[in-house]
Amino acid sequence: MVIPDLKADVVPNTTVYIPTTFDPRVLVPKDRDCACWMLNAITQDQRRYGWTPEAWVPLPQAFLRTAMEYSVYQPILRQLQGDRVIEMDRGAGGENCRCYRLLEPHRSAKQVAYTITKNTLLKRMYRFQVGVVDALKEPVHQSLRRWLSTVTVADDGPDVPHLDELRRKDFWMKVCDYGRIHTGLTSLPKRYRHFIRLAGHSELYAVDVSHCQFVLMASWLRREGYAVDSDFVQQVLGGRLYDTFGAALGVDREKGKDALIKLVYGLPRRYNRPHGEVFQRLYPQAWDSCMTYSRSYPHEHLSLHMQRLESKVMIGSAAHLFTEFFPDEPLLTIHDALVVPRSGVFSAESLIKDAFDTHCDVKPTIKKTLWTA
DNA sequence: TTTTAATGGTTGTCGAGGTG
DNA sequence: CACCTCGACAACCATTAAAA
Repeated sequence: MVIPDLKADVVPNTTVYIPTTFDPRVLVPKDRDCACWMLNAITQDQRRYGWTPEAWVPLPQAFLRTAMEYSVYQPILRQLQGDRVIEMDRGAGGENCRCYRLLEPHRSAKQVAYTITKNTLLKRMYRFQVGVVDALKEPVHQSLRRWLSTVTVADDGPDVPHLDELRRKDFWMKVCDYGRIHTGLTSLPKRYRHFIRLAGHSELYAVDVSHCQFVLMASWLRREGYAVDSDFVQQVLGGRLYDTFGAALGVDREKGKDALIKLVYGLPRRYNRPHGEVFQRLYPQAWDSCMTYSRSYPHEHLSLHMQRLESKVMIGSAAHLFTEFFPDEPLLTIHDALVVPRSGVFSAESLIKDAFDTHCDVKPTIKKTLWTA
């Protein structure tokens, strides 16, 4: 199938959200749209990633520059700080760019839509989005971006910014350094999945690998010559590790999953000691291997390595083959899951199996669930 | 009166070079 | 590496003058 011009569906996003308490008219006309764009940029990340309104939001210069020049945004940011609309902090939360957040009363005020009309701003926003599309070199990324642009929102969907972003076809897509694909759907709160339509399909299934990263970790560690308890491998392959770990801590599966991921991601130094001891007691060899690895390669985080492996298998292999073999089948990816209509479930499952056979020496459990449930 | 051209000021773009 | 400053130039816009 010929991939249509992706640039054709790039639309500059003319709607931003600003606090009702903020009156753009305090600024000179030429700065109003830019100021509103920046206020939106601050609240957008808070909405997208579920941060609180008190959270500091990093606004790297590279990002601001996609919309306007330093000579434009700098005076505006200064004025907004002077007017006590926003405040700034260098390096909040370990970021090495400047971070901003709203000040009261704007912070707790409701958000209202504001339409950007400033031509130069719209032009730069468009150019940036086109650049993002151009940067998608891999055919699989282009296909995924194309299917993403067929996403619509059901009529009865609530009027919330997350869904509004999709309604307006403001489809952003970022391939991070680890090869994972981030979109408006990967950060969509679960409760809104129900309203998503992919190429018109409302019944979408998630075909995912249980304990994807741990499967890859176990296999990879063994291949690198580290010992891993067979118990650990069995639990991982059967998809029971989170339950077991949660039970050992006396909490439910979800909390167990959370604790386990934090534990492994924090190695070798930043982790919860009691949780570490529980893990060590359950799986002494695996614990030892993880520790040894993370100490010998302190700069190459185990977690990041696993994320790289995960995207290599799920995106580079499974999704890639899927788009190649079934170019007319809609497909979305949510990190360790392929999301497809009913007609694609079987193909997705077999391609994930193939991908694991190629990159991994164990066979994981593959789950098929209704994604929109 | 309408159209076109010239003018000058403002705003936007780009890149070299500098800082910690 | 991320951020900042500055200057040269381009693009844009409104006003005015000239021509038809």
